[in-house]
Amino acid sequence: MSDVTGLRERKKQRTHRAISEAAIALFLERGFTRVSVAEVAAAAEVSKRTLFAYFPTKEDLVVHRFADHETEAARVVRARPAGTTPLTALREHFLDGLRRRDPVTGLNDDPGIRALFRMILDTPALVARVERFNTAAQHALAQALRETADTPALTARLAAAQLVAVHWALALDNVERLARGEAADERYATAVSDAEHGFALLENGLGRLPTATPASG
Amino acid sequence: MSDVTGLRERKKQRTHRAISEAAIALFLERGFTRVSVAEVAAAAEVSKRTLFAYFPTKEDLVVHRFADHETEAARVVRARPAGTTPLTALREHFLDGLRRRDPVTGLNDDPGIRALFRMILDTPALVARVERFNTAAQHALAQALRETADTPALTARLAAAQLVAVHWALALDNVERLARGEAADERYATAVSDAEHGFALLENGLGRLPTATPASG
DNA sequence: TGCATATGTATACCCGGTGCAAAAATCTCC
DNA sequence: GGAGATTTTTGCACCGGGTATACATATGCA
Repeated sequence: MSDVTGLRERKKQRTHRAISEAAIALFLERGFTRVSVAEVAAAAEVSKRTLFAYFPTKEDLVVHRFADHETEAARVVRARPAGTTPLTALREHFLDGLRRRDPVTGLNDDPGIRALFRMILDTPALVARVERFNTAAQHALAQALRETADTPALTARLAAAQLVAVHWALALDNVERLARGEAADERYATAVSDAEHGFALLENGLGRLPTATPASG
Repeated sequence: MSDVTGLRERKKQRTHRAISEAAIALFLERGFTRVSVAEVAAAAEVSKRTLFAYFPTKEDLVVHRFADHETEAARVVRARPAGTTPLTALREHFLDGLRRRDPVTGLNDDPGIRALFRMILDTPALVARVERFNTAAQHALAQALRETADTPALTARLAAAQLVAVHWALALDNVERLARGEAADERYATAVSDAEHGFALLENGLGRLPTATPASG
């Protein structure tokens, strides 16, 4: 990973960090939309053109931190112990994430993380970008299901869509509550039972949900 | 709806159509990204400023046609007959859409529709825009579930996320196959069984899926 | 040390989208 | 069928994200 390669490589890493940190600091201070990339470039002491050599879009200045999560679900499914279903592996992984207060679960109230989450939620362009990550995660997960569970193509696709949708809904719910000021430790117990509820829904289906009847015909 | 109001209103409708049609024609001919909004405005014989008075963004020139579908799932759930579950209502609605070759199911090979679908799939910005519609549909559906089926907030949210995800995956699958040249009538039977499979998965859960075991530990 | 190559920069540009103020069209009421 | 209020359209200048080009600088390597 972080091989101590040549000077060139080290400088690139430093520039990457410098740009990213300048960007986050400015965005948190004044809001994503109210800071131009030119300002970020100036703050990081590089040219605008160089900035775009490191980050393809303005949004990526923020969300590149989540890039790893794009393949996380697929990796969890691939690495699951023999005899474990993909669903179980993903549930346990999510529950473990809650325990570890992994930001990907939304249950992290570190001031920096919380501010970042709030900013993302408040910025449609960033939400859209995160949702594109989800789409990518969905594809990777579908492939993992096909390859490690012999799931037929369509089933894999449908299952992946459901899994990613539920995962995201659960995380978003946590993020929103913490954004309103709740503490992570305070929220933890509910977050766990919510997650268990979500995964139970995935496992057992919506069929056995008690269903009221609409007012009239 | 289309009240025959004053001249002003009629002119507005005509301008709206003129812009939209000029846009679609140009986009289909040369590709979405290779046509500027200035060109669309010129073709529709309005100023760029006026174009943006009718359509908030360039993408909306294309996807405004699907705007109704944003609330479709919610409406179906609200209008379901007494004694019918939301899931059943949505499944029947989707199957009916397949029968009617409703574009929203992806199963429509009218040349214009097919070309439009292909263009959307090939244009990331348009795909992203459609996915934003899905998010909106999800919120509307969750609300309908809460209000007409007494579903608790979190459950409604999770169920809506799953339902919209499966709906979209099914439609996308049809669109992709038709884009590759398959005829709608030829695809119909499979589309129906795929849809039934998808909704069965939603109803019964992923739990009873036969699951192979990964290669090793 | 010197050359090939990889990075960075300045400048000018394209395009989507907006603010503003003036001009044109439509409506209303007499 | 006008006069004046109101709505719509327009032209223009502008902002910000992103790119092309052509040149300058730094690094790697022999």
